[in-house]
Amino acid sequence: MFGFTTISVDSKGRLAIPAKYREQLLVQNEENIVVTRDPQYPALKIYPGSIWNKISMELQGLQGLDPIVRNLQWTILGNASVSSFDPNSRMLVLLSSELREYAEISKSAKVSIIGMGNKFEVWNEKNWEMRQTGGALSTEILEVVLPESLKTISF
Amino acid sequence: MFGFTTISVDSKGRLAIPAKYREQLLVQNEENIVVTRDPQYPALKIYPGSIWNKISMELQGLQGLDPIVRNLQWTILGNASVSSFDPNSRMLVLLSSELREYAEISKSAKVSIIGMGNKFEVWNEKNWEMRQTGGALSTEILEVVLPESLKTISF
DNA sequence: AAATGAGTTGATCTATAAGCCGGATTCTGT
DNA sequence: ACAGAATCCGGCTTATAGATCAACTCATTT
Repeated sequence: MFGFTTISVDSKGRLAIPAKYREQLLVQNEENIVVTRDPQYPALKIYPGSIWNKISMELQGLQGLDPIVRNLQWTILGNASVSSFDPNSRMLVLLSSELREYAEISKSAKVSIIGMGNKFEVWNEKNWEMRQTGGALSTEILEVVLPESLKTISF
Repeated sequence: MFGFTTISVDSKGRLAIPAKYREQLLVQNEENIVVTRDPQYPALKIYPGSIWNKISMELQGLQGLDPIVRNLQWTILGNASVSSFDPNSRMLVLLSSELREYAEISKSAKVSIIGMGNKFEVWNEKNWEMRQTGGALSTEILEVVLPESLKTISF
């Protein structure tokens, strides 16, 4: 699950996972994926099911009165949605309007999919280019100072 | 039990648990849920039965002289009410007027339901939006400094 | 150049949220 | 204790969002 592709979101906000990524999911016996927000950047994250289980369990285990922890739980857990292979062994992800807003992805937009090994990131194509060239992103980047309890979790 | 939806409370103050959450409850063999107050924010919390049992047992087990502990016991235990699947395998939650007051949810209001994995949060839609965008909530947020005895409980 | 596979788009169908209504039960005030 | 009012609870209907299915176009390969 490495590499980089640019595909387009359709007029209904659907994102089709490219074949080369689907194949790798199959090889790893992953039956579904989870889309959620990146906690820092205007981007989306896609985790294979097993990875997501690990991360979400760790997040849920943290005691929830610390405002920083709750913020992470809200953004990561609260925005997650699961998708599976359809009968044609394709994989369509319906991006909610909230997710699209966060990541600045309008309907019919072009997005970059970045394979990070055990996860993907989905960026608005322009934002990704700017990030690569060091330009400023239009969205304010959240200041996230991780408490010790979170240092062991790799999102 | 991830992701978030916005649904509406009916004219009688009832909240219908959306299908995608109900399915998860069924998968986990949860027969009922418990609604109560969030101790910090103007919001409600919904726990699956087994999770609630665990939390309420832990809370009850704490010694009751610490004012913070007693406050948590009052707000969380004292406001709890149970709901189950109805004969049509739907799930309607009747929100008491007290709960609705705390969470600023009027009858026929729109609310956001945030799935946090092992629990839900229910917010007045506007308050949730404001929280997301960093705006000020109309209700004073409680200052909660957790004593050591509570560090292990994740509400 | 044909054929195969993949990305994209459009159309259809189903499940469900939400509104409405009527009856039952509880509460309240006299 | 009774009557009236308010609250609670289930069934039914309808508009809609989401899932499924099908088809088209483009690209790559042989």
